[in-house]
Amino acid sequence: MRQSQLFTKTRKQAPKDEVAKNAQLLIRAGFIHKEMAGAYSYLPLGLRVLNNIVQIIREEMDAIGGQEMILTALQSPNNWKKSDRWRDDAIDVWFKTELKGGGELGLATTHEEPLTALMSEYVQSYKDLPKYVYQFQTKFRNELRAKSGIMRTREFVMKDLYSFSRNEEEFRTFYEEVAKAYMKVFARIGLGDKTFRTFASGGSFSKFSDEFQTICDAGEDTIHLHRGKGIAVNKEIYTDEILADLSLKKNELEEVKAIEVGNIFPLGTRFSEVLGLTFKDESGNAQPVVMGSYGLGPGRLMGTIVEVLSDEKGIVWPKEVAPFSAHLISISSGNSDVVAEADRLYELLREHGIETLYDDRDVRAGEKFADADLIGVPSRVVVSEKTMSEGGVEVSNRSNGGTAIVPDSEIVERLRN
RNA sequence: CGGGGCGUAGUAUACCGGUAGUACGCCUGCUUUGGGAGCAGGUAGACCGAGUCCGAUUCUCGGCGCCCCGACCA
Repeated sequence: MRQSQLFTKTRKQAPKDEVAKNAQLLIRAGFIHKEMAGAYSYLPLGLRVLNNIVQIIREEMDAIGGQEMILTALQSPNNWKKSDRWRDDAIDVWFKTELKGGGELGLATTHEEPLTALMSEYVQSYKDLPKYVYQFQTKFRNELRAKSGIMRTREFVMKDLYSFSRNEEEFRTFYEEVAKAYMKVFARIGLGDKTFRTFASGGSFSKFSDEFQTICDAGEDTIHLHRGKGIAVNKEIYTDEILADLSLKKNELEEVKAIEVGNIFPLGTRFSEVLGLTFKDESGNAQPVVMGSYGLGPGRLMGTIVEVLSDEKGIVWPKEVAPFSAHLISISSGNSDVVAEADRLYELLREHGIETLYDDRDVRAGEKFADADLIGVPSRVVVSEKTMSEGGVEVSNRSNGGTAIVPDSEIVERLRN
C-alpha cells in the first residue's frame, strides 16, 4: 500500500506510560494503540502481522488434524457450575455481568466447559474419536495487574486447541504431535532458536504440563535450561525430586529469564466426567473422553518477536510475519522521473504478488529511512537519481544491514527469496 | 491485593501560590533534499470534584486514570 494513504504515523518518542520495549516500538511505529491498561487495538500494520501469525498457527494446527471453529465469548454460568469453576475463587479473573432480563453472564477466559458440553452432542461412540478442535478467539481476563505492553493484557486473542481422545495413550501421541507443531510455529515466526519446551506444573490433572519458553530478559518467568537436550524446567517446579525424575543434573542447567509463549497440558477426564462427555467403547461400556488443552497467544507472540529481535533502530520482522515483504522508498527530490520509476516498480511488485509498502510521501530521505528502520519490513528497496543512474535499485536487508544495487531485471526474483 | 511513583498542548518535557515555557508534531511562506533540515510566522495545554486562600495548574482531601516492584497467573 501507499504509505501516504496509511492513516497511522510514526513517532519519535515513546509514550510515557509504556516501559516495555514491545509496546514502545509497536506504538511508535503505529502497529497498535493503547485503549486502556491491558487493552490494545491493532492498527493496519499490526493487524497484518497478527494475521500472519494466526495464519501460520492455523496451517500447523490443520496439519495435525485440527478443525477450526469459533465458540462464543459470552458464557452462560450453567456449564461452569457443573465443573465448579464459576466461583471467583476457582477462576479469579472472570469478567461477569448480567443480562437485561436477569441472569448472570461471563466473558470467556477459556473454553473447556462450553466445548466439552458441545462435543457431547456429537461424540457417542469410540468411532467418533479422536477429535481435535481449535479456534482463534477473544479471551477476557480481569487481571489484577496488566503489564509488559501486549504481553499480559485483559483482552486478547488466543488460539486454543482441545483434544478429545479415547484413552491416555492416544492422548499422549497427539500431545507430542502438538508439541512438535508448536516448535514448527516458533521456527516459522523467527523464535525457534530461543524457544524451549519447558516442564511446568501439571496442576491437579497430571504431573507435568509443558510450556514453551522463549529466552528473553524481559520475560516474567525463570527457567532452568539444558541447552544440550533443548529442554528446560520452570523454576516453579525446580526441585531435586523433579530433576531426578527428568534425569537432569543441576550443574548442567542454566538459569535464564523467559517468556511463556505457549502452554499445553493434559486435562485427563476432569471436564468430560462432570459435563457428561462419554463414549461407548467396543464393549458397549461408557467411558469418559480423555482431554488435552493447548494454548498460543498470537498477540503475545508478536510482542515476543519485538522483544527478542528488535534493535536500536526499531523492529526487525522475520519474513513470515512481516506486515510487508518489501518497503519501497522513493527519493525523488522533486524529480518526476524518479517518481515515475518508483510508481512503475510499485506496480511491478504488486503484479508479482510481493506485498509492498510504498513510501511515496513527500518527506526527506532521512525520515523515510528512519521510519523504514522503525517499521522493520525485511527488505528495503530504494529508488533515486543515484540508483537510476546505476541502472537498478538499492536493496537492503533490515536484519543484517546488507546492501546491494540490483538491476531492474532481477528485482522481483531478488525479493522473492 | 500490599508497596512505590505519576497525571501540564497531538507527543515528550519544564517552571510556578499571581492563568504556563521548550522540543517534536501540525498550518503558511521561502530555502533545502541519500539518514528524523534551516529560517520566519502561526496553531494548540494544567484529569475530575471539593477544600484552604484575595487568588490554586501549583497546597490539602476525595475520585478517576496510568506506570513500576511484589503477590497472583489451568
